[in-house]
Parts: sequence; structure tokens; C-alpha cells
Amino acid sequence: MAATLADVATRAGVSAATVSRVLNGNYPVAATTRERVLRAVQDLEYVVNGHARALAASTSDLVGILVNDVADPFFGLIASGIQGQTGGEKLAVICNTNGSPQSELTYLTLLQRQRAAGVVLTGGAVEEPEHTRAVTERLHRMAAAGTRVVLCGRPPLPGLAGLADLPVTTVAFDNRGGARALTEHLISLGHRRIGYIAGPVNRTTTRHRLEGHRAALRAHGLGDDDGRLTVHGDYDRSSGYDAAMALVRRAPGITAIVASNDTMALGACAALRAAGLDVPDDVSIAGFDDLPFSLDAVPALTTVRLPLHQAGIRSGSLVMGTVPTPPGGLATVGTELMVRASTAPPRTPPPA
Amino acid sequence: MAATLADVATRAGVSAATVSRVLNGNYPVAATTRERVLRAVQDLEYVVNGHARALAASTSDLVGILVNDVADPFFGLIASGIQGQTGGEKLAVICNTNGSPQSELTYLTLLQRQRAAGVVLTGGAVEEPEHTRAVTERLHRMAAAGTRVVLCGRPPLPGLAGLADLPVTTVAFDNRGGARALTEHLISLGHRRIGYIAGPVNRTTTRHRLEGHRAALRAHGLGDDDGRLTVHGDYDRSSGYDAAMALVRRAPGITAIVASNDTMALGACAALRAAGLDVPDDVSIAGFDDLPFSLDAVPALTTVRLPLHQAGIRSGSLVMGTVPTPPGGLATVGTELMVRASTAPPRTPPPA
DNA sequence: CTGTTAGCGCTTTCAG
DNA sequence: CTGAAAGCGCTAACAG
Repeated sequence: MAATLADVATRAGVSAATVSRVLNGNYPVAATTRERVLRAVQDLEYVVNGHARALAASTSDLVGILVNDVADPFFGLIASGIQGQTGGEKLAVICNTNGSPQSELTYLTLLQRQRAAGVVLTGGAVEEPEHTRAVTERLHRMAAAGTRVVLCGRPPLPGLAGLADLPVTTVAFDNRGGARALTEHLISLGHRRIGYIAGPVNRTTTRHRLEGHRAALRAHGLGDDDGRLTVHGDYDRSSGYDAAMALVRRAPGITAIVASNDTMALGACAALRAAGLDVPDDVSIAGFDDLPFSLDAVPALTTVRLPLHQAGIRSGSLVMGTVPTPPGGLATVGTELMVRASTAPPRTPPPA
Repeated sequence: MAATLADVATRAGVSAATVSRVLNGNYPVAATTRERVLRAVQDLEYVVNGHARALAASTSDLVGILVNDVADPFFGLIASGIQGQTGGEKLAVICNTNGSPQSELTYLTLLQRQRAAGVVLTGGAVEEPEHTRAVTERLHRMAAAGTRVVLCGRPPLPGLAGLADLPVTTVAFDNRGGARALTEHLISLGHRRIGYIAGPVNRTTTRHRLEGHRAALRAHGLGDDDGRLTVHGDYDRSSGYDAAMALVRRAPGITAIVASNDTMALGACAALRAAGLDVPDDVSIAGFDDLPFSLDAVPALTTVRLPLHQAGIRSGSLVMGTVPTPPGGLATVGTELMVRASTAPPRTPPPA
């Protein structure tokens, strides 16, 4: 079918080894010979067979990027940051797991089959003991086989009995801190009954952000009403809409709603408008992530900025091995509170 | 390092061929033998080497998806549609070209190296004779080598002298028709001076949408003022903002602005607000694509719906070969005008 | 500087 | 039903 190295060698009148050398440029070759080989390559439209090369050299030029949802800019931003670091040498492949543990494992297998040079898992991890163990084991195995593993936006892997410490690097987000700062902002504005739209259950991100939120409440002597002020969504817009509706119906007294991501916050804004409530005059709304569109919302969304693209770049260079591993294999990226127009003091000031 | 087929064979006390057979399940093997082999696989934590397999069987389980911008939901939606069709057997890899011709070619090379089973190019193509020729040639070459090629959201490849018709399937969008319908909607509302925010120059999508827009103008005896009503952006929000600013400054009389995608339309809305203009009372605004957030904008955006996810699914099954090629290798997906709150009759009705 | 010689790990006839 | 053997296309010592 396609031309092979041998074909090129024959046509150039040299040995296969020589062709390989000029192609890889890692060995001295006479200028005139190189010339001849290059011409043969052109003539034959030769393109090296990646599989044969990978097999012989036991190297791979695949880097896998696992994301929960490609259509969500949160992941797109991270992924494009990573991909920018892989240059033209590695094929950075984005795998969409849809947040399904099953699919996550499947992709990991596929990447393991290809002996991927690296893999980065992005976003919150599913918190299910069995799955966590399965992923951890497989990741350790891959790392042991030489695959560079980095986690971006999820907590470090739990230690595994019997497994040596392996080069699994983590770029974690300070979800707790960010969430806490956000809720504290609302409290300082005077809000006392604050609704919370959490992410999907059993996700690290969901838990951490919720913990930050509750820590802020507790620090100010506020409760969350036995969880009646918390509703779970699944990070997409319509779930934010539904959750906000449920919240205003269930707890009419709330003066603010914190959504655990911007997308749901926007859905919540839409729900409030539909319910005839003004943002922020009747109810303040805040999000998390600071995706590009948050600035455009009306009113502009108060949120917690996560340097997604930068975190992607960091993870990308880590998985490519172009920057040294941070001490302890863990780098935490901070968050920044972005106060905008969607939050304001409650209409009725709280009793002093 | 990792266990090999031979290791498994030894441990199971069978030949490598037998192991291969039970693994691929494409040949009769005694139940008890299979059992033994499977246990050995487990014990050794064996994972087939994809490269060796691909080399020996000359098959690949990679499917490439080229997108201009992963962080843009337009592509995310298409990509997730495609990926949903590749199941757990093929590794659907998303490659981010950033709209760079150079990078597009690089990824194509990488995929060609891996002898990808298929590749789908999404979104508008760069219109530059040289680049078009290069891409077309390479695609033909890949198709000739057995890679299934599908174009999603871009026009069919130009015929190439000396190359037989190859199985390059196209799922095209009716950008012209959609754009025309949109502008006609505005005209029917009474608008006469309509600004247009086009996409990047030299892109098929840009050209087609612009052509549709102008066709509508012409059909109603309207001109575009020697192009003074048209500004180019690059499909992202800030360029929409800048373009709208330029438009209101340059042509104060406009009563409507059509942006060639939703993202820029939202940027334009923000610009108008910043300029103290109301949408749609002072100026109507319309977009294109109908991305999820368009419904959430305030006011909700009038736009042209493109069944992105569905087109992705279609392209995915085409590249997997699970559905027959449409007649002529071309399937066009239609558009639907979504009239919402961002467009209204101009404040000052035009002179009858 | 260049050619020879072994494989890399798997699939696939071809014989049992 | 199972094994032996011959590659798939390339790289990497090892000799010249």
C-alpha cells in the first residue's frame, strides 16, 4: 500500500538504517546521501509508520487528555492549554468520558494499549471507592510502564499499599478556599439565608466546593438548614435552572444563591427572571470558574476565577516533561474572587 | 517491562497463536484452554500492545477529529457527537488546530503516521489555494491508504486532477441558506441598514454566511454600503464587542447587527449596552449557531440553529462506517431560524 | 559515515 | 482445535 522505509532505501540506493538516520536526524549522515534519501522520500510520498516506529523504539507519541465534557468550556480551556504544550511532536488526544467511570476506564485501557507517552486526567474525580481503586491501580501501572501521569483539577491519588511512590503529578485547584471566599463575600454583604446549587454527587469537585461553602457558613454561625438550602445539579445550564426554581419554592426566604459553576449560575439567573425576581435586587447570584461568558451575562456574574488555561499549560508541560515536577508532586493553583454585578446587599437588611 | 503475549502463552502453557485467538475471539478455541489463557492474562495484568497489533494486522483504532477551537462549544458539540459513535473500540482523538493551516497539516501528518482508521475535519476550511491543495492531496492520499475521511461543516473537497473519486464524505451545513433567512427576517421586520460582523477572512464558513446575507440584501434592493457595514471578527466574544463598537461609530444609522456566530453576537450585545444602546429597542442583534447559552442571553438571542450535535453523530457513524455513504458523498444539514427577543422592528419605521 | 543483523509484540497462514 | 513460522515496518547496536 503505502511506501515503506525499505522502498525508500532501495530507491535511494542505501540501507534502511541510513534512511532511518536521516529521518530521525540523530546520527551523522553525509550531506549527499541525505540529499538522495530525502528525494526518494519525496518521490515516494513516504510517511513513517508510527506503529512500527513505536514498536521498534518502544516510544509513543500519544498523550491522552481525559475530560468529562468536551462541550463544556471549562474543559475546553484546560485542554487547549495542554495541547498548546505538546507541540507538533506529540499527538494530544482529547477523550470525552461524559463523567462516566466506565468510560474513563475504557479510555485508560485504550491509552495503555497504545503505550501513551502521557495522560492527564482533568476535572473532578468520581468518588466511589471501587472506581477510585481501579483508576489508581491502572494509573500506577501505566506510570510504572513509563507513562507520565498528571492530574489537573482533581485531588492527588490516594496512596496504594504495596505500590512505590510513582511520578504522578497533581495540579490541584483550591476549590475549598475559593468556595469559602465566595460565600464569605455574600455573608459580608449581609446575606443570611443562602441557597446552594451543588454539582453532581460523588464528585470531588462537588464535595470540596460544598465544604468551602459550609465552612464559611459555620464560621459565621449560619447553618444550611439541614441541607434544605442545598440542591444538586449536574453542572449544566438546565439543571441550574431547575435547581434555582426548586430553591425559591422550597425556601422563599433566601436572598442569595451560590451555584457551584458559572453555567448553572446562568441557568439560575434565567429561572429567577422567569419567576419574576430581579438579580441582584431580589436575589444575588454567584458562580464558580469565571468562564468567558460570565462577564457577558446580564448582570455580569460574581464568581471565582480559576486559571483554567494556565493550569492546562502547566499540566501540559508537566506531562511533556519540559518542567520539573513540583515538590511533593503537587502544585495547587489559587483562585481569585471576582466581584461583579450579580451580587449586592439583600433588599431587607438583616436584623442588626 | 509490561507483560507480552509470549509471557501469557508461557504461563498458560499454550502457544502465542492461541492466546491471540482467545483475545480476539475470532477463532474457535477449546473452553478449557480459553479459561487458562484468560487466567494468565489476569495474573499478568496483560494489556495488548496496540502498536504491535496495528503493525501486524495493519489496522488502527485511532480516529482523528480536527477542530479549530476546542474551547468553543460549537466544536465541542460536534466533537462529542462524533465521539459518542466511536464507542469503546476506537480512540477518538480531538486535535486542536487553532484554525492554523500549518497545524492542520501537522495533525494530518501525525494521524497519517498512525495510519488512522478515520479522520473528520470539522468547521470552516481556510480558503487559500495552496493550503487547500495541500490538504486535499493529503486527504486523498490517506483515503487511498484506507483511512475513512469525512468533512463536517465544511464544503466538499475540490476535485483533483489525476485522482480518482475517493470515499471522502461531506456533511455540509447550509450556511448560505441560514444566513439569508436570518437577514430576511430582519428585513421583514423593517430594518434597512443592517451591520454585519463576519468571521475571519479566508474561511469558507465566513464567505458562505456573508454570501447568504448579501443575497438577502440584494433581493430586497438593499446594499451593504460598499462593505462599510461589514466588519470581520474572529468568532470570539471580544472581537464581536470590538466589531459592534466599530459599527455603531462608523454607521450610526444602523438599526440591526447580524453577527456570524452567537459568541460574537453576545460580545456585540455587551458593546451596545456599554454604548448606552438598548437591544432590541435601539438596535436588533442576531447570531448564528444557536449555542446553548444563546437562550440564556438577555434578551434571548435570535439566531440560526445548526444541529451541531446531530451533525457530529452523523459524521461519527460515517467515519466508523456504520451507516452507508449518502448519495454523491454529500449530506447537507438544514438550518432553522430561531426568532427570539433580541430582534424587533426598528424604533423609527422606515419611510414607507 | 554506512551496512548488517537482530529483534520490538502481535497476527496469520499453513500444517498438523 | 492448536502450534510453528513468517513477517508487519522500523530502530538500534555492532561491525566495518
